[in-house]
Amino acid sequence: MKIQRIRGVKDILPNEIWKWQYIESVAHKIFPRYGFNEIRLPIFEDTRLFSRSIGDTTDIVEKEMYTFKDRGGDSITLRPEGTASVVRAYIENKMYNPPSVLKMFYMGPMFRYERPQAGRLRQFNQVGVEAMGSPGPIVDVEIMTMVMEFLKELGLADIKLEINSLGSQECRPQYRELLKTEIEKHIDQLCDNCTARYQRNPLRVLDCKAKECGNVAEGLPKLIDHLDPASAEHFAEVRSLLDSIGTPYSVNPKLVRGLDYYNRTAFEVTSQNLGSQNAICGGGRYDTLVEELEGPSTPCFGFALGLERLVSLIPFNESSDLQKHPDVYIVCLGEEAKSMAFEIAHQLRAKGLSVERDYEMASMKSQMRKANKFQSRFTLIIGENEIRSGKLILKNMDSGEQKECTTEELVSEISEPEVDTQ
RNA sequence: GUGAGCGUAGCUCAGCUGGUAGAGCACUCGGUUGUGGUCCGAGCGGUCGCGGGUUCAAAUCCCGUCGUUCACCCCA
Repeated sequence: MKIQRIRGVKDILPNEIWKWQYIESVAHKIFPRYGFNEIRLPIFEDTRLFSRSIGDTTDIVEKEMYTFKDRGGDSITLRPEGTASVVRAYIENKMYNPPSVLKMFYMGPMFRYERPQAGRLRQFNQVGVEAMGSPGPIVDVEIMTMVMEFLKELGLADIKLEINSLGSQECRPQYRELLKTEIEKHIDQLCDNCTARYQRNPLRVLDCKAKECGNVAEGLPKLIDHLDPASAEHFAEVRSLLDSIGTPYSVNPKLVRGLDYYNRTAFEVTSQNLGSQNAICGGGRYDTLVEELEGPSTPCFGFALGLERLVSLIPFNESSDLQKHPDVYIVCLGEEAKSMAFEIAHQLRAKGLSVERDYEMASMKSQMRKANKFQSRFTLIIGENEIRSGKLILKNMDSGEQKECTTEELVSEISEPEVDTQ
């Protein structure tokens, strides 16, 4: 049987890699403006890192992790998300006492064993951002603003920023109990799923998509009405800061994040053009995770953004300059020309030009067709006549004009006068 | 883990109620001596996912299996 790729993974082929490189370049342009530097971390970790940070009873840890024993018998897990690794690295490398808030971003593959569907893969790429060391709402707002700016720079339209507050470790348990008792009053009106899970995770009833639960949820108490005073104030400041710089958002009291470590501000960026998995970015504040992993008390804020989903949303122009084409395609006729083409290609590449050529001895028509398919800006024609006269023919493939020039003149003829934009 | 749809040339698909496969695009080569993109012509290309069953005969019906897509769940 032919070996094929693992279920739920994707090959990113050379003809679309420019899209990814473009996104990466925009990240490297925007994030440093806010003081974020890249960090590169292992894609596998000690399994306990994830069970302790993400939460033992979350779906991710219960049934979605790629966990295996390595040859030494240690339990290893392919990272299902990036924050845990960043926090581990922060503690392990004692990156305490930065001059200001410690700000980092990362990009790379994450792994979750789920049934693949539109916008959901088993290996997928995220770009994530973490700011460590400030409890204040300014960080929350700066980062949410940065995401929106990043997405705007990439040309996304029709995206929404939704925010909520998940409260604190103090008020949330109280609210959960209140919610449970309220839900019990309507227990017969819930969908089967929620009937089964409301005891364990009552917050999930709030954003259940089933109509019957939606009706019940309308009448249930909202967490943002039951925040402890400090969290309520924090949330009010977040909203007022967002307002002050005119970042559009909406409060979604039903927004619940799936990872246990979040508290206070939680947010999502969604798009209606993604299919059923409509979140492109999700994140929030996690003030106690560092402590839970045995580091010093360090309040943090971060998010993760799905790159596959992002790629599918960006309105790429297929004829964009981002796609790389050769500066020149060399057409050669005859053995002598073939060896001359070899030398000239070498010289032009050494001067920084990208050169494509015919490697066989195809007919001229065939070679010209290939030059066209490569969308090269110029075609350099070398035949017996050109070798005899020492003047090569350089053809501009847009205008169709061609002129004779010596090998010395080639570089200046081909080089573009315009300056790089990036 | 649950449910539904789909698996025919490199790609997108047609092939009604069974009679040993087609189109468009792509690719290759041509349209007279060394010039692309448009146009015209020719050509290459398929164990019809795999296995079994029914039948004189199956891409077409039945069963199984694998893959895939979408949805639930959950999330990026």
